[in-house]
Amino acid sequence: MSKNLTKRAEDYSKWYNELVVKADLAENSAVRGCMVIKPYGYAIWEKMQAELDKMFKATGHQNAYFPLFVPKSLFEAEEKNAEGFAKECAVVTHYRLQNDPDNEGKLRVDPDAKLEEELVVRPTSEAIIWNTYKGWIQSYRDLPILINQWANVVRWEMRTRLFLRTAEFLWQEGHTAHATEAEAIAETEQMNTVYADFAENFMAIPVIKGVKTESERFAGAIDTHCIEALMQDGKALQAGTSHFLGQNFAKAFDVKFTNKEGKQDHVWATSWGVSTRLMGALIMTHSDDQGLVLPPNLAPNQVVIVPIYRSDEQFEAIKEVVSKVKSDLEAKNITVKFDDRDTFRPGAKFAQHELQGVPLRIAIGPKDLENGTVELARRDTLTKEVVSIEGIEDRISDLLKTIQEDLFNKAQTFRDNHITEVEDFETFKTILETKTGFVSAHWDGTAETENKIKELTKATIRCIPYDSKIEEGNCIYTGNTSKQRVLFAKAY
RNA sequence: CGGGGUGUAGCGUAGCCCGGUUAUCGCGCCACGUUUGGGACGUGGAGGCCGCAGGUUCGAAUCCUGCCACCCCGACCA
Repeated sequence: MSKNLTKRAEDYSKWYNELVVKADLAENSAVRGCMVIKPYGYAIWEKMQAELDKMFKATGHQNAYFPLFVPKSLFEAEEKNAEGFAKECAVVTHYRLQNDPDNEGKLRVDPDAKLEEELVVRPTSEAIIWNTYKGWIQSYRDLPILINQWANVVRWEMRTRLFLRTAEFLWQEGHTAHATEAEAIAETEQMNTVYADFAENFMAIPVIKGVKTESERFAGAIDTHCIEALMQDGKALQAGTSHFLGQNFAKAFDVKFTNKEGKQDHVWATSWGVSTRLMGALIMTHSDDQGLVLPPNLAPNQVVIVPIYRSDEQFEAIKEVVSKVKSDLEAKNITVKFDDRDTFRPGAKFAQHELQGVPLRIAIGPKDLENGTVELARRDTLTKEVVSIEGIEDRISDLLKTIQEDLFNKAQTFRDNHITEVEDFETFKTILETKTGFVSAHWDGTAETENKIKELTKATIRCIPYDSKIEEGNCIYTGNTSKQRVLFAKAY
């Protein structure tokens, strides 16, 4: 175990990198840009998965699995999608190795084992899935198709960071097919709302729902909806996207159906996804200089119990009390870990559980045995109090709910304080440099202006918020007329 | 992929410019003992092909070349 995490104020990105490793969430692997997700980090991801999976199923979706490899000819079928991802694709060209005759004990690629057609390792699965859907859809009666898959994808990123951008990452991707445009649009919006609910109510991360501008849109989409979160360092993070794909993929893969009127039509499509990047969002929304802070909903252990004792007799007595507390808590569906390791002293355990973000810590020692109390410590506020052991399970149950809410409120206050409306470009630049966060400003709607602003300030349009009110204004950069404000920020 | 930087024990490091006995120190690790209400202490011990591969040299952690990985800045991106 390690001491002394770099302080956020000192070097935010160093703090992040250290935290991920020291809290035992993930580490770099022998493969460039690819991470090993360690058990503790994976347990958090599994919590996210379980909740999302429940939400997907509650909205009528089913899970399925499609191949990792996409034949190049399928991959290139939807031109914009192919073009958008082409530069970051891993490609399989051979299917066999052999002993290298010139290099004892080494292997080489068998030159005779060249694939007739290269296989692209999926950077996203629209191509292989729409090629499959083609065989499933003939009639409006076959629609809608509402499928999700949990998978890994590969995007050959040049610059990677644990969880935030890795060459291989885990995600879920929903791919749906609909008979009408309206239904597909409704699905796109529904799933973006599901993501927002998940982020806010489960992860305690406030997000802004909105629509991407053309230049930030998913390759091959008509519209990209998104949820945008704000990290503690004032940079925005795209936490999830939901795409309305129109008939682009149906046309590219010739997926037609006969409608009720007996006429042929192309199918309407959506796709939507969130990834292990959410782990990064989680860390950069709630954690502090002591380490990870987990909202109770995401904590593998919501409560940890640390015994404090001198003698074996004391330890036995504590164990007895703990076993009752533990079962009372578990009866309320609270996950509890009794840290009875005799190889670490209490102080070391406190520090470790703080680093790993356990929401509540109970310490119980001889004094408590005498008084019928425990010491109860909150990770989020780093406060502690001595409380009666009587009714502790109700107290903790309530406290976990409070912590979940407090974390959300704290993050929301921070986020709301970092949305600044500006009217002129000088202020715009100043805010981005000093206050940081989201800047709400008028924009003339052109990609040229958007690009120019990005060039000058490194800020991009994160989204056009759903709730952006319609008001007359002038573009921050060109002064041309504008009908509503958009949100700019520097982003991850 | 372009510019810059860094790789020495599990982690953090000294030594490198100016090549020369046994590669420095701290943390961690192992054993024993004492300890245990916020990261314990003592004594003893183990652990290194100095990122990898070549080269120069009597001799390379140190000089040269290539490669790999990571970090920072850019472009790209969930």
